[in-house]
Amino acid sequence: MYANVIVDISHEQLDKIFQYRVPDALLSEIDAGVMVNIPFGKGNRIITGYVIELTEKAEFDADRIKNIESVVPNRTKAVFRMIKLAEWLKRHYGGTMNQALKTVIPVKEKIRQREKKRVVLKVSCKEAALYAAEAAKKNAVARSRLLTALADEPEIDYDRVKTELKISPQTVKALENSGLVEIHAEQLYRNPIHAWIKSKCESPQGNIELNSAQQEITDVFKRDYDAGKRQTYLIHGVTGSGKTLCYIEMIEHVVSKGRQAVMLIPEIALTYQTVRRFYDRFGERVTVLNSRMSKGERYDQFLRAMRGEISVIIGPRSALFTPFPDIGLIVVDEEHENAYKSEQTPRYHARETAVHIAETMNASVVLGSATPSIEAYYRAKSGQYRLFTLEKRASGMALPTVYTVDLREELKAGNRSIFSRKLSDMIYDRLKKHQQTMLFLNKRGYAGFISCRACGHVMKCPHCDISLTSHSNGKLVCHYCGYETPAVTSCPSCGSKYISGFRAGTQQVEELLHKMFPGVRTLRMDMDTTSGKEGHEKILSAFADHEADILVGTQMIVKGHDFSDVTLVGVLAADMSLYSGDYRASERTFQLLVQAAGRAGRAGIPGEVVIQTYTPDNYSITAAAEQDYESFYEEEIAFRKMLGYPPVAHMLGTAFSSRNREELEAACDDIREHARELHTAGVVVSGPVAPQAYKLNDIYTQVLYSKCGDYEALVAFKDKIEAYVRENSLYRSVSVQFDFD
DNA sequence: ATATAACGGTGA
DNA sequence: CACCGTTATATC
Repeated sequence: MYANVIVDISHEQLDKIFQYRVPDALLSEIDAGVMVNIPFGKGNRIITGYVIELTEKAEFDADRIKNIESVVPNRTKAVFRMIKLAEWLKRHYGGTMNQALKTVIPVKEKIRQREKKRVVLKVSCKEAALYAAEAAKKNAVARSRLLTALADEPEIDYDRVKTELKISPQTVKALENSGLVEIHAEQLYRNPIHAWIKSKCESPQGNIELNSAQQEITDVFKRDYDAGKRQTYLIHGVTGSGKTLCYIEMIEHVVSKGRQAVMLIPEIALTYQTVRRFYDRFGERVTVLNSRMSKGERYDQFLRAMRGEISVIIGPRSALFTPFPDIGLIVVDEEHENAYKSEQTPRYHARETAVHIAETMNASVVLGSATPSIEAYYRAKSGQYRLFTLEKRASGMALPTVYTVDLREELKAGNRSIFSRKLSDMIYDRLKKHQQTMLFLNKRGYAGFISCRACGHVMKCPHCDISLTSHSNGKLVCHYCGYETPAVTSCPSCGSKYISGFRAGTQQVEELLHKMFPGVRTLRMDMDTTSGKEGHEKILSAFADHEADILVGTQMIVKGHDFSDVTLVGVLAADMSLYSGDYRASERTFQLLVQAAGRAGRAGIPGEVVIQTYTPDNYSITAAAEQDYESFYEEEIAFRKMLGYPPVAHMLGTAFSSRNREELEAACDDIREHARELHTAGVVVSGPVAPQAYKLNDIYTQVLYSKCGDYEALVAFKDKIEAYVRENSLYRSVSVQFDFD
């Protein structure tokens, strides 16, 4: 009997199946999904691997197949499920099996030891210097280099030794054998995160009563669940309608039956409030996963889940891969959020993956959003999902009043400021009343791109081919790769002096506010001010504590956080996100506007919203102003139907990239020529074409788009491209990435 | 990723 | 020739 094994080493050349013999003694223990120790490579060093299949047939020279050394105990069942899931991810979203395994089985103990490897000097500094001189005499330059460095600093990071000092592993090894140095692997500490949850949850709030609308929804869910009916539900509920309470109620029902639940939230939305409500209800059996936790801490949660010590996990998309023995419910809050789509291969979508996991585990899925994704709403309308609606805010308060201001009219009236007269009047009014204002701008930096007014030349990054952004320190910065260059005073193309910034950024808005309202206290929140670990929290809590009258920020201020004294929200340029050049631009704009509006008016005082725009007739803006999801959906789905965009059809983006421009172009020409033979019936192919950011970090990219009504046909197309690229020597330097929908 | 083989270079 | 350092190569 042979076992097909995937080795636990990430390297493209090793991302394939290796065969091992199953010794008779282990026959009963080994099955697909088992983690095993195997001898690997020339030195037969022992590494771990995952058995994905058992077979009678040796695909490899039987004499050279080695025996499995031993079984890694105690984790077979959950790991088996995870490996199946990895297979699905690989098939559905492309990429290698290893990449899929890595996203599903996050960290092994290995990382703990690997955390910090150092080279330590074992003899005195003087001796080291002596040995270094001796080595130099014998022309052992590498050894001498290392010893001199160590004489100066007796402990050096292994990484630094390799990169800065350019010393190969074997040189270090040789010195270790001669007893001059030692390699220390540091065990890293791990703090359980429970401390901070507890500290924030000392006072239980008691159970809040469900209102009738919430009651109705949870009743339907419980009845379905008890009847053994499993399906996907979509809760369309306006901001503040109390979706979280519904989730808690549903989760409690499932947990009371002895099963587990996953509560997904977009990364940024993990607030103390949410965690606290869950902790009050589930106590020690709830845990949290977040980006601030170390890999070891995350691994601890992984183990605890597997041992059945917890029932509920709250976390970002990766929480989907918690190895619970018996998941009963997966909740996806703010289901429309972009953060649910993975940026790395496999580029899975948490919503779709949740539905898949639920199918295999006989579980249900609950999606919730104030502005559902077109995809989810489309499925709900077609009957695939069950739709619930929560129309009223739980507090019974009215939605804010929205005013749309046409900026073209402002210009005609001679107002060239970034604040319309209406908005500045209202800000003034709030300042007088000591109420708070939030201003939302879809852009960061001091001013947008720099262009020449005489000839139209735009300052661009030489590596990324995108426009540079002007910062207040006088430098021009590329936001993709960080390239910096001093500001220019004349146009490098035509010599004109009329070269300057174009649009305003958050920083400029802040400065203008100070000019217009002397003494005003402002806070700014964007990528530049939230770089610190707790940057987010600090700014938000400062604003909540009334340390400022006005909060100016980008996207991130509209998501999830409630401030009771904000009665005015201003959207400075609603159009900015409308022209980002992909089919979801309208959807994103609508969602941003509705979410921004939802920030206004919470505690008894009705809120007001001002949307400034150059295109007041655009349907995503009119619908957002009316807070009318339904009419936005109808317009948008008509557009998607007409052009065959998801969710009506499916779309696959295939990115070919390479450092070598010629090879990339040759490969693309070749693909263009062969696309016809490669594609399956019904798949429409266009390109490959160069995307906006054609050159990024000196890597060139071209993208091929293909559309088809049938997802499986696209998967087949993906498989063919993958195989074609693997077999064709033209593609040696070219790598391929797939992105569905 | 990493151990090993093979190759190329240097001083004695 | 002995020794070192770099580079190529294969991993069931």
